[in-house]
Amino acid sequence: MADKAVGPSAGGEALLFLTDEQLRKGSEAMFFAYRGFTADPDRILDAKGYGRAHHRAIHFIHRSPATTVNNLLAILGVTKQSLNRVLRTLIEDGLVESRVGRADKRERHLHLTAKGAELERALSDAQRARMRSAYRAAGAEAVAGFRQVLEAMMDSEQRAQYQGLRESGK
Amino acid sequence: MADKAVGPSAGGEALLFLTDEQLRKGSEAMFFAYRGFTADPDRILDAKGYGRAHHRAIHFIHRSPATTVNNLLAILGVTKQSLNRVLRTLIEDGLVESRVGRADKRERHLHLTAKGAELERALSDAQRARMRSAYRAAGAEAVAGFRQVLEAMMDSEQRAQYQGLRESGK
DNA sequence: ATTTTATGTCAGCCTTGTTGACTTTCCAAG
DNA sequence: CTTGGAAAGTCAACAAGGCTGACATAAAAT
Repeated sequence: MADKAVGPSAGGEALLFLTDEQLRKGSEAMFFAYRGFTADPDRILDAKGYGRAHHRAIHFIHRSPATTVNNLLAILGVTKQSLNRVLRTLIEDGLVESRVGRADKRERHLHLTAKGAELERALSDAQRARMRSAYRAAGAEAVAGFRQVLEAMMDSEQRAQYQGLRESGK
Repeated sequence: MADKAVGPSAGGEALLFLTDEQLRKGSEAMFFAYRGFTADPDRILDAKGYGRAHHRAIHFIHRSPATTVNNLLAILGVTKQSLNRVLRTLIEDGLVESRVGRADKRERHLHLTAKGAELERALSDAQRARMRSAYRAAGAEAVAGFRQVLEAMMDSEQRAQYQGLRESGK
């Protein structure tokens, strides 16, 4: 593949020949790759009776321990009712712990339990294995480009959460 | 399981330091970027009362006119019941035409009508606009890397459909 | 003539989105 | 201090779009 995506002079940014066909290929690459990307965790989740929504919650609680429900809502971009359902089952099953805030008792701070951390490990190990192998197959330069394009494809809000995440509103 | 995945020696690509943290970043990049990637078409679809499932069907019918229902099932990876529900509404609404096969009358060959092609245009224009802008922001080299990593991330079956698609079983 | 294949349909279930209504808690203005 | 609104979270109910299973039909293959 690779086709000509660049003009002959290769002056960096400029001279990007972007035919509709090439852009369509890019779209399909995203579609198929995202399927692959989620396939391994999906199998693990399915076996335990969870879905992708549970994975997302677990992932971001792991990333930002003690995060509040509201923070999580902002990251995930779903309604609180939708998140709550997922969170409830995770709490009932003893994977997530919800602690009432000290300063503000309206808030709940979320933490993974040992059992939750264990599942998180299994999921991220599986996902990382695929990503690691894709990175290795493609090489270091390709990885840098991959990240650049993905970042440019995000909405600005999402990009902020992807990059910084700390102290946004607090 | 952590840190250095590739030693500084290695051949060719080499120098890929893959920490868990970097791989986690890659996962989140996929997550956020995919959201951005689907955001624009989603708005258009929503306004017309369709969903992402309709978009996928329209996209692949456009890409491979006269494709059969079975082909589409293989590409989309859903059950026929699920696809049929979507296809039925598209046919009822006059966006897709289903023609009985000449050679094999059991088959239905799918085509976009003028109206269907129009919606396809609107959807892919929106999606391509974002992709074009991401490509331009990232540069030609980054785009090549982006495609390489995505391709490496696919399952082999999906990769085959992404690349070749023509004469697989026929 | 029989079996297999391609397609479509009905019924019902599950996950994960949605909106609406409600409670509890907190804070700030009177 | 009280009170009214904002913020956080919960419950209920609905919709989209996955899924399985059972069946029907027509056409092709054996």
